[in-house]
Amino acid sequence: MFWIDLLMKNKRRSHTISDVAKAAGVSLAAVSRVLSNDKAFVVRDETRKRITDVARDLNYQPNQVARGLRISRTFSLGIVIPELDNPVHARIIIGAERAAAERGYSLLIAHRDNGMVETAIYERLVRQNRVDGLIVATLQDEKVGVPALKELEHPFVLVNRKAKGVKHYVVINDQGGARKAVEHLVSLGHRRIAHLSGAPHRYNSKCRLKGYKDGLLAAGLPFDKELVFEAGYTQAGGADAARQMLAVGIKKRPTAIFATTLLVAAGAMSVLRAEGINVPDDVSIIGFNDGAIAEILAPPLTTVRTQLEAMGYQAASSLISYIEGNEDFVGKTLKDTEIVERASTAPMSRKASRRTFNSR
Amino acid sequence: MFWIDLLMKNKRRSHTISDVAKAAGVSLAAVSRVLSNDKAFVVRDETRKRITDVARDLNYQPNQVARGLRISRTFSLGIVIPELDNPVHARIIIGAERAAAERGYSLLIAHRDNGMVETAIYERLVRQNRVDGLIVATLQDEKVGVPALKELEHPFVLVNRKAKGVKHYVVINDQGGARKAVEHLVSLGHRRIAHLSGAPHRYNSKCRLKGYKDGLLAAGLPFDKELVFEAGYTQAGGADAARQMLAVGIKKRPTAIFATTLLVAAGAMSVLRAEGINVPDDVSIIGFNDGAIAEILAPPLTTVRTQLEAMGYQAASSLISYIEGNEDFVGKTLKDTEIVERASTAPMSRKASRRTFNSR
DNA sequence: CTGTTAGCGCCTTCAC
DNA sequence: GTGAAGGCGCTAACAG
Repeated sequence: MFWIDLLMKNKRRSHTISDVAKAAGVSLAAVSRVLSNDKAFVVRDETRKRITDVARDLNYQPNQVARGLRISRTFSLGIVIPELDNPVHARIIIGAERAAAERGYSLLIAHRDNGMVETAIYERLVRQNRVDGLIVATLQDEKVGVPALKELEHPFVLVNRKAKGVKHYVVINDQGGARKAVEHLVSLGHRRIAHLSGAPHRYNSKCRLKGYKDGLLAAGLPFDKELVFEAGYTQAGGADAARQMLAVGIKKRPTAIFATTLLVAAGAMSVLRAEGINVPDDVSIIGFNDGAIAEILAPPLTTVRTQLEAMGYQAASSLISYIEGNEDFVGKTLKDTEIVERASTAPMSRKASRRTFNSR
Repeated sequence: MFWIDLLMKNKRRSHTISDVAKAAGVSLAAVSRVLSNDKAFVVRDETRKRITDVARDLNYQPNQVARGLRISRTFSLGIVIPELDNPVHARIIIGAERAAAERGYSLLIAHRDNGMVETAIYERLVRQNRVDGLIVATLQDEKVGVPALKELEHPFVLVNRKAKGVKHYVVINDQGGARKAVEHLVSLGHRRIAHLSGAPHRYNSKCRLKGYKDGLLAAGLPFDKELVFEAGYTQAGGADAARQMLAVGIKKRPTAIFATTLLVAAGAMSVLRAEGINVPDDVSIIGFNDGAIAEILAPPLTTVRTQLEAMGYQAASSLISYIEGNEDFVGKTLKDTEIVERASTAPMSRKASRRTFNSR
């Protein structure tokens, strides 16, 4: 018990495993085994308790770097993200961070931006032994990115997208959510429903477009490609798309809009307002992926809430399970979607219908 | 040159320093010295070139874990953040990540939330040797947090706040920016200017309140504490504060508002709109810290743009310099602020003035 | 059951 | 200029 006092004196310094061993009067191997919960190691309960007590008293924390060198693990995950200031990605990160923290992992964040090639980021993280696995929320070019990822021979999981030949992914229910959005508009009596879509080749956009068609089909409404306007993902894109929509002629003007993104919805709403078209009296609008800005808009935007945070959580969690050998590569779709009704959608009234055809 | 071919064959595997040494036909010590730029090490240029060439060809990346164990460094920084989905913090992270990446560091993100005590996060990160330093963007309780940080005896920097006894911080110019906001309103002819403030004890709020007073003083306007309404930082808080403001009686109603946050401004605007008060015809409003939501609001919000991203960049950058022994602990204030004029502010017209006193 | 020991990959004296 | 060797803290194989 001499050591314990001596060491406690400088509780502040980091202690090594051998400090603990000395203080507990056992070999350092015993400490290592007890603390890392080696099942095959049998000790008297008393010894075990002494070791854990001493470790706690000294505030011993294993040096993860040394541990990592020995067992070739870092207990950290890398997450590669585009546009960090996009709330969608922020929510994914929040979920991933929570899962990582719960399981003793750290989350290392890498932002794809100016200059640095995406594959170079993967490579750096993995080759420098900084991470045990990669959460990839950005995949600029599937043809380049997927082979690059596979070549690293390290676990990775795609989040918010799928790619050919990649079994390990986590996505939300883009298609089902989009369908639900349309169904909601239909249930309000709308029959001419426009879609402001994302980039046509992107995974999420394609799914949401499919869901849009599903919703129309289920309601017995025809799909009219002239009611689909490519908006991308930005506010400016939404505004442009809305202008195009208004240009098609009053006869064909829709009474409701399903926007692929909150920002797109926001852009569209600003154009509608400028044109004197009232939301929701003249046109209802619903956005995809709920978020704070939905509440800020005027009127507050009805949205489809999806499991963004859960997606990040699942991605990190199943990646860790895979790393630890407890799970196979497997794709997951988080099914739940939910309409969050706010003030931007309303029943298609007589008045709305009349206005749509006569006003302006 | 036999080795080089052999090794190149499996470019995919990670190579060690001795692979490079063999391939280049030199000792591994030579490789280490050349690659880590040891000034005291003199080699023929030819040898140096051969080493660097081989390293590049083999795509050699030093194992940071092994390196870290040897030199007690991880080449990564931890950033502790509250509310990751707040765009202000997102911008800080973006800047920090960029600085870290530029200097070969990784950024490890830790989110303070449910349950986990803030100081426990610091402790875990540092004691496990996961980070060389900490960027602290959250400090719930200065009295607890600062001693805890100091006890770790590890470099850290406070970002977006100061605290007593902490010399190393990076902040934006809250006070100057707030003053500029008021000056802008004054220049438009406003003389009754309300302030929707943050929590009274928080660093940023205090500074902005001071700046508000500075602005009034400079314009020769009296400070009237009845024109300051505590709104916190949320939309709901902004809405409540606006309602309070409207309740003070028409005679005293301000013609302009300086809101401490974009969300607060948004909340206030929604209440004003609901009450039939037009922005900016009846009341001008300006927010603090520019961001995407400013453009989304109706009307788009005039703001004070501050150096959020630069703040994150500076914090990471100077922390790294300190870690590497090149700089002292030093506080920095990023002075630049800039009015971003949008549609929520307008000259106080006769009409506005009359309305303020008569309408409703 | 417990202790001793050999590295994980790297950097850094210290002889040569 | 070079190369051999020790050791950072830890784990796992191997002895006892």
